[in-house]
Amino acid sequence: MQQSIALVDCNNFYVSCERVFRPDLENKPVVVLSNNDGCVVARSGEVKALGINMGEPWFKIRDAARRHGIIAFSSNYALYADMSNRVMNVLSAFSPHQEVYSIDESFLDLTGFADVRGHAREIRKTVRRHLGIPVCVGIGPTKTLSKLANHVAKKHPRSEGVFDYNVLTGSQRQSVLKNIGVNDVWGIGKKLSASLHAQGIETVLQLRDANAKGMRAKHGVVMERIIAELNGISCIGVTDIDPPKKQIVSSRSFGQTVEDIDDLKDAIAHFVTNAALKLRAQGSVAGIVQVFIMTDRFRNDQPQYNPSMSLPIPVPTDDSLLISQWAGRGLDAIFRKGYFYKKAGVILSEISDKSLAQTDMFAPIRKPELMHAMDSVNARFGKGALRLSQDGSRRSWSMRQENRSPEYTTRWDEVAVCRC
DNA sequence: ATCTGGCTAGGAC
DNA sequence: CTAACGGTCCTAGCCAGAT
Repeated sequence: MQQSIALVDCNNFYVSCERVFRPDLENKPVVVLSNNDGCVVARSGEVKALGINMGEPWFKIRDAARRHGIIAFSSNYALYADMSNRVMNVLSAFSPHQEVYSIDESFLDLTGFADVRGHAREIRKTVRRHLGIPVCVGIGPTKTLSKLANHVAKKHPRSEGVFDYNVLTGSQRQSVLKNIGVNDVWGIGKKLSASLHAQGIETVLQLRDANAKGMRAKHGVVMERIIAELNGISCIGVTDIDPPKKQIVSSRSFGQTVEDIDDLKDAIAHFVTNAALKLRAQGSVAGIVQVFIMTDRFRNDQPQYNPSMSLPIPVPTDDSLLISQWAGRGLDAIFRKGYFYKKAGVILSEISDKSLAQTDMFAPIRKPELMHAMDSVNARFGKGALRLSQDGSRRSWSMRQENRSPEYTTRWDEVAVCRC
């Protein structure tokens, strides 16, 4: 039977989240910036129309943005994550199989549904009514084609936010695919698209009809799968359960450069806390912690130094204190005086299930309640209520955020500012 | 001859 | 006034070394 996979994608998600609480910004040009107010990571339609690109460094376009009256928000991930959970929750009622693919996208398996397009229109209406977030729905026989269908739904106002590839005739499919560039296909980025162009393949139609064997030899299995998916042969299934992470990273660019090891100690302790929290949340332990510090790669006039060190943790653990000790040791080993550090982070790897993990029978037993208590206190009273002693005595490294909106949905003390 | 770990490239969002 | 460019996560493919 023909599969009907739907991809539901929120429009300009971060901008839409801000607009829910600031309806006065409807029809106005709005952007949301990355951490440190670095780059543009979400644009309203008005901003896209001005030709401002995704990922554009903010300082480069600040003047032009001011001239056009663009409103810029610092990123407010607490808000976006909470809104995302609500959206995903609403969507879960529309299919027995949902794969939450990213903060603003879900795949839903609608195979066998009587009126797929009607169902999709209902999805849009419901999310809009419950949460005020506009979404588009693309439907196809494979994930790759549902992504492409979503692209069409977003681009063509006549589709009214829903596009179903499955109901098209063969020649209609051809003309749709002929009008989309290969760079818009899921899994094809800048490099692959350049190498396809060099081969004379410009459109999705050309790619779909390319010789599968030759393409596999030249570009690898990823390309082979993409081509199969474009031909309606599903290679990438919808998976409802998300597997535990194999790697957990916590890192940040600093608001200002730092020279002092004590500032880096503070930052690293903070990153360990954050990463270990995620580790415990998925019920895992880590066997390796890697620490890295970096100078500003954009400053050609300054000496660069980007060391890192991997430290095996003798007995894999989820204990912030233990991990922090190893990370601190790593930092001591790689730190050199005299550099201006701009970024640092920790990476946890060799991650395994805590319940299956080998324990160290000679080690002093640390009460598991300690970490548990720390997580509960922080969940209840806010992140950072209870911290490691190294974390937070110095905050010289904290990021710039000039225009962050209130945490409307997750903090009572910020709700009062809501203007709705 | 095959498996393994380490590392880089490329990609998504 | 100047300087100012994100964060997390994945898989494939290659190589070297071990089995």
